[in-house]
Amino acid sequence: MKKYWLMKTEPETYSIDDLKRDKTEHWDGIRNYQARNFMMKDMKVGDEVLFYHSNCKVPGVVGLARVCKEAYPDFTAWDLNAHYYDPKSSEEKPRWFMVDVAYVATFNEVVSLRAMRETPELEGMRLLQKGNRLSVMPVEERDFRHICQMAGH
DNA sequence: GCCAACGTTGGC
DNA sequence: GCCAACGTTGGC
Repeated sequence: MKKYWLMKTEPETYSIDDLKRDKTEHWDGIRNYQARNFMMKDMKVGDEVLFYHSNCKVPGVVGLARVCKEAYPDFTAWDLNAHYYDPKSSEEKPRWFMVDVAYVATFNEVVSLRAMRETPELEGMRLLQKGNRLSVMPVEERDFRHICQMAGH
């Protein structure tokens, strides 16, 4: 069964416009076990993704993407010069994994974190829970649909 | 730029 | 295995 996710990115690093330009991209740099496990164990081709901009002026969901390749080793962990280099990961024993995502759509307007917090229907969403720092997390189908609706999609 | 909330590391 | 110290995330 199709599942729904939210993936965070800092737009200064990689934005929805970048994904639109690239069409597909590998989601490297996840260095958190919980987030990795979601990608490794649960993400399937065709799963839908809320594309979230964090650490920016108006944090929120800015568009949609789709999983187009299931988990495989994140080779940037082996690259000495990469920002997310991790000496504990190797080709023989990869520690980190990533999926590929494909661009689907850009919302006409950002569904801001603020707006989501003010929406009673979204209460209980993992994203909105206090202290949540996960950059890859599951989303309930009803919440996914509600957010699409807020965006006019 | 501040800082709260987490996650990770490493000494013991 | 505990836990203090440190690093990171990310909203504000």
